[in-house]
Amino acid sequence: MPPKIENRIPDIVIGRLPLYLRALTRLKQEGIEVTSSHELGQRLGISSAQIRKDLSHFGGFGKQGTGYQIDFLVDKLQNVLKLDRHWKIAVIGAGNLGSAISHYRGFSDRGFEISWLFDADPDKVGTQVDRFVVRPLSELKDTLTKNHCQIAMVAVPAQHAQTVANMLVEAGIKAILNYAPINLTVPEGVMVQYIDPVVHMQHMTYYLEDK
Amino acid sequence: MPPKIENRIPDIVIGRLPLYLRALTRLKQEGIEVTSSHELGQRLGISSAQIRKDLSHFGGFGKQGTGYQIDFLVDKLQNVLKLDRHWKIAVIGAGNLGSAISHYRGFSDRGFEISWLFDADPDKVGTQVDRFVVRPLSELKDTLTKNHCQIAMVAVPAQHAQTVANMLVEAGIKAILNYAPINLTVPEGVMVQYIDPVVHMQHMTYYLEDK
DNA sequence: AACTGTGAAGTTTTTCACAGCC
DNA sequence: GGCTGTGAAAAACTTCACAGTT
Repeated sequence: MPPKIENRIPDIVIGRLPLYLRALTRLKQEGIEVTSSHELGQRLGISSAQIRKDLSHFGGFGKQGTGYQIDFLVDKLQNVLKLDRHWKIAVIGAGNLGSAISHYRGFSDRGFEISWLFDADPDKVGTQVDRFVVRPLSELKDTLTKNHCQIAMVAVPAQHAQTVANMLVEAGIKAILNYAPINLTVPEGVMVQYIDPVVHMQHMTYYLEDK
Repeated sequence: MPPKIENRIPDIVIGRLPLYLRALTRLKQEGIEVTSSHELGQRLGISSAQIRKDLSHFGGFGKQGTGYQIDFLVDKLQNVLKLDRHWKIAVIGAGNLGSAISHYRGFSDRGFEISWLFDADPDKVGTQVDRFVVRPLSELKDTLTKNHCQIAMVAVPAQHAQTVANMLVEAGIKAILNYAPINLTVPEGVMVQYIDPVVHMQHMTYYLEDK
């Protein structure tokens, strides 16, 4: 996960920032304007000390005696995570999952814009899914390179995921969110994150009663 | 995450076991019958020492000089994670996401069986989604308690997720996989895991070129 | 009085390195 | 020769606790 060896800020810290951002946005929706490391920690199940230390990596965002101005902190975190822009995303796979992703409206206010939907199946190519016309994989490389797209979501069956990943790497993609339940091999400099609901559930069953 | 304070085996170790299982299953599909901590680590991007140490918590599953018999190791890991049975799962929310989950065929061979689909919308209740008839939330508690269901997936909009979680707790659910981009508050003894694609992407943008 | 930011201490996690076995 | 299992060492991460600010 941490692409740089000489990385000043631990990757585990970076990984928590989106959670802080999500909780802060929620607090704001509730009409709260100022919060504290304690309140935020309570919501997230994280210690207040950890939140303060994490944030301190990026400068003093809080005020002693007061806490953190939510608007200000949100803005700073968005800057740190490079969310002060819209990242265009390509989705590969127009099946049930790819369709659900295409319909979802929760990306745009968090820094992302689903921009293209690709599928290998000729029967799907050309059809409309939400606001997208499904494109063939033959157009993948041209489309993504021309538009400097760096992020893709892989929503194809496991047996095709590595092939698709190879095409994405070829097309200059630097970040892949892989929904297929399989580990991808990619060159240095390309990041992969995984979403596999079964992994989460198998983690939890360890702690469940036998019943 | 770790429900027990006095927990012999670190939760972070438990969290990796499903990944080992997934990679092992894949190796088996490729016709490989024996593997080593080195080979497995290579596939997963994890050090061989870590894999050996993780597995050693549960006993000696390998053979010196040889490695690990995949069938045997898979069986052992399934025992540890209590996957030597089928866990019934309730899905709450029959929108795009809930539907995609209902259609997905990848649960049953990994220990789970989607068994019920619930939704609050009267227009959706009674309709067919894949092999399920959508049920009303009023039937939630009875259905789940009667069937000793311990696991649920929350696939409802963020603003309803906490309400649904409360109902699930009330119905005796012990493990929740939450797809809504919001932190849930649950009593001691109930686990929650989160799936939020945006969190993964925001994590990765930190490392992307500004472009 | 309340809260941040931070060195220092404490804890957890990972890696090393090697004895022992196949 | 190749590989596991494991104490010991190293590294990473979290918490403590308090000086300093509002």
